[in-house]
Amino acid sequence: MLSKKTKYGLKALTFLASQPDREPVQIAEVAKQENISQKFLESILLTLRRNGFLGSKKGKGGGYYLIKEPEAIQMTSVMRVLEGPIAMVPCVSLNFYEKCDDCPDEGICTVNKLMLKVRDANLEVYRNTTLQDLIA
Amino acid sequence: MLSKKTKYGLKALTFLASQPDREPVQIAEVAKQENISQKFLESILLTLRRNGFLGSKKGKGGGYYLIKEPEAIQMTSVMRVLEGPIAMVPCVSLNFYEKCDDCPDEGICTVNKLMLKVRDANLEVYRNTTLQDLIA
DNA sequence: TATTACCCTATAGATTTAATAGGAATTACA
DNA sequence: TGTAATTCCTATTAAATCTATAGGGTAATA
Repeated sequence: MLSKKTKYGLKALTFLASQPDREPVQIAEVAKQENISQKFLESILLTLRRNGFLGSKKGKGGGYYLIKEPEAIQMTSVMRVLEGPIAMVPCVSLNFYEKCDDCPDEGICTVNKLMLKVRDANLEVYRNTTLQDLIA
Repeated sequence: MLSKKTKYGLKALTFLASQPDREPVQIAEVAKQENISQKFLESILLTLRRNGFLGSKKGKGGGYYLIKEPEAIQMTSVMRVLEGPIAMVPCVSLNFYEKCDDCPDEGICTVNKLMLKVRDANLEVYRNTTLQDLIA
C-alpha cells in the first residue's frame, strides 16, 4: 500500500506545480484544496523542503513553492524521499542494500529473483515519469 | 515492503516445488530448511492450501505438497493471496477497486495516474513469472 | 511591533504485521 | 485398539509502523 504521506506529498507537489506562478502558497490552502489534515501536511511539506523540492517563505504572505522545474522532478526521488526504498526487500535495493539474515545465499533465493524483476519494472516507471508528466 | 508472510510463503512454495516427488513434506522440515518460525509458517501453508496451491495430509507421514504444476502457478495469484492487492492504491485495483474518499475526480488525480502505471508494470512482471521460472 | 505562517519535537491513537499458545481432529502403524 | 505424529483452527499477544494531533518556538514581513 502507498502511504498517505506519499499520497499527500504527491498531491501537494502537483498542486504547487499547477500554480500559474511560483508565489508561496500557504499550508492551509493546500490542505483545504486537497482534503488533507493540515498538521500532517505540514510535516510532509517540511520533508519536501529539506530534500530540495520546495522552498518556503515565512511571515505574512508566506508559504511553500516549488523550486525545481516539474520536468526535473523524477518520481524516483519523490518516492525515495516520501515512501522510502523502491525495492520491496532490502536485498535488492540499490540505495538501501541490506543482506537478509534468514537467507544464506541470495544467488539461489527465489524471492530475490522475483523482487529484482519487480524493482526493475518499478524503477523503469519512476525514472521515466516526471512531475510534469503527471500534470500534463 | 514485502511482508514476511509473502516472503515465507514464496520460499515454502519454492521448497515444495523443488522436491523430486510430490510426497508430503512436514511443516517442521520446511520451517527448519528455510529458517522460518514454525507456527507462523503453519498459518501461511494453511492459507496456501485453502487457496488451491497446496494439498495436505494429516497424521503420521503427513505434510504439505504442491498440487499444481509449477508452470501453472502465476505470481499474480500468489501475490494476491499472500500480499493482497497488487495495486498500491484501491482506486487503481482491478480486483479490489475502491473509490478514494478524499479524491473528487480520479480522472485528474496524479496519484491515480502514476499508480496506474506502476500497477501495469507490476502486473506485467507477475503475469509473466511462474513458480517454474523462479526455480529454474 | 503585531501578526502571520513556517519550524520542530513529542506523543497518542489506530492499524497492521508477526509471532505464540493451546488444544482439536485426523491418520498411520504397531 | 491405543498411541504417537501431524495437520487444523481460533484466539491472543507483542511489536512495529502509520497517521494524526498537540503545543509551543522562531523567523520574517507588513
